[in-house]
Amino acid sequence: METQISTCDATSEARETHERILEAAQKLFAEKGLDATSVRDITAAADCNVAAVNYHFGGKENLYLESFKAMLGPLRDQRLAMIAELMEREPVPTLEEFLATFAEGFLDPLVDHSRGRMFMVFVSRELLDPRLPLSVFLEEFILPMVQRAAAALERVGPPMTPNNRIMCIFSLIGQLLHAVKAHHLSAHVEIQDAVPFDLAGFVDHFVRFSSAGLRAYSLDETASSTPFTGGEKDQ
Amino acid sequence: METQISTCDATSEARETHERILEAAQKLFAEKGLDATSVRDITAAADCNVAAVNYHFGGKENLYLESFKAMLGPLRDQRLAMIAELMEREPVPTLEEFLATFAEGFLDPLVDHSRGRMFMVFVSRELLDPRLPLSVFLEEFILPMVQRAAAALERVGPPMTPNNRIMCIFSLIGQLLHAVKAHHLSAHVEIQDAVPFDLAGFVDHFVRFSSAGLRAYSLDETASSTPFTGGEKDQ
DNA sequence: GACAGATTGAAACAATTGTTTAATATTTAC
DNA sequence: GTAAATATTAAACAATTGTTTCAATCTGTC
Repeated sequence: METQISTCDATSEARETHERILEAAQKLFAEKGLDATSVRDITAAADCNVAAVNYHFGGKENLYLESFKAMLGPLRDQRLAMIAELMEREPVPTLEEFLATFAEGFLDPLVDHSRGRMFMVFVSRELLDPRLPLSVFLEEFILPMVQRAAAALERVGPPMTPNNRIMCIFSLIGQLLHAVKAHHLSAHVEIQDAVPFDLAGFVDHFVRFSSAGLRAYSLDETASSTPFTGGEKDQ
Repeated sequence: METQISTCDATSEARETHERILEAAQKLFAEKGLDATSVRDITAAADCNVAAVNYHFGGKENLYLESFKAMLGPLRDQRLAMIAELMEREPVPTLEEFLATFAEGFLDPLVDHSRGRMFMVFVSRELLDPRLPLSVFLEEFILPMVQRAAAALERVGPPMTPNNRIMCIFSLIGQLLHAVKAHHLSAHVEIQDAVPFDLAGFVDHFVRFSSAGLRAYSLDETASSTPFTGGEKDQ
């Protein structure tokens, strides 16, 4: 008899066990990490038997890898699409437009206090205790974005060496990542005197600060003889 | 009979058990985190009995807290001394001198691939899975440095609102932290085409990029009407 | 030497871990 | 309906965890 269990909502009952496990695993792995999350935690959240993890995923470690890819794949694609849009926008954006769009596209998936924070924490954990080879993680998730961001910067920014362009991208991403972490931190702790971190205000500052920083490289296309260029100490 | 065991060097034998445990714990907690480090790992590295941890420290968790303070206290003091030196140096340093000294003093304890990396990893782990209250961690280790760095910047940098000064400090620290992580990462993975991250070169870039970014605030002491100031959207 | 306190040692404790097993239930195909 | 394949279940497995116990040893004082 095909009795539809009417007391439970369809969303949690109808879905396959496989899918429920994957979803619960993403949440728990991001929250507490792989070691602190027991298989029984996952199966309890997914409302299934302990053995289901091994049956459907062949073990806890493999479930972690699939959770990681399922979580970060879409994020990476969203980022790359944002950068691609910047590469093709006509007319060529100003430096300020570029930075504002880049910051917004970079931060948008991360600022949310549930899912966005999951992204950040998951990646931080993976970087501390890598379960998939670090080289794979970098080549698949990090380097593509850095390289394409550098290409986009070449279109809109002042002329500079490719090496300097990479360092500028590092400066941009470093600022934004630090801001996201401050944003999440300030929402999770109460400090008496401090005002909560103002992410929107920081983006304004980021555009102003970084556009000036980038334009510092437009002064010396030919003569790079300022004392801090470091061009002469290459090698 | 006070037989001096001559087969073992004095450094590992003579020291008290208490001290050996604390040292081994710092190393292992930083490397693998609290959960992944068993008491037996620590006592094996410290060459003592399992019960010694509970006898000397009253438990694993308490040993972690003492390890954390023993690790980060000196680092914080070193940072504050560096900033204090910048505050009192005569004549007032140029912006470039300030940034170069700040970057060097900030990075110096962190770049080392054994102890410096331990600092970074330990703090990252504590931020992900806080064992001491986050507010204590921030008030004791982070905020003092941010505030004094802002005070030092007030002395050498262009005039700006205190809020903007804090955001500039965020930009500086965000860049430097990101660079340290790239520095450590590039030493631990082999990626075919990529050149290893050049930290010294990044510091040069950092000074150039950030001095220009800071000077972007020297344009409008009175009229802050650029479209990205955000002054009009306060509240 | 003898005693008291501090420290160390081996063994055992209860709890939790990931995984496996074998039986049962469900679905699919004919 | 029947049989094969798929999926789920409860129970048990061996291993590891932090902590405790209690006897043995060391250290300093009288």
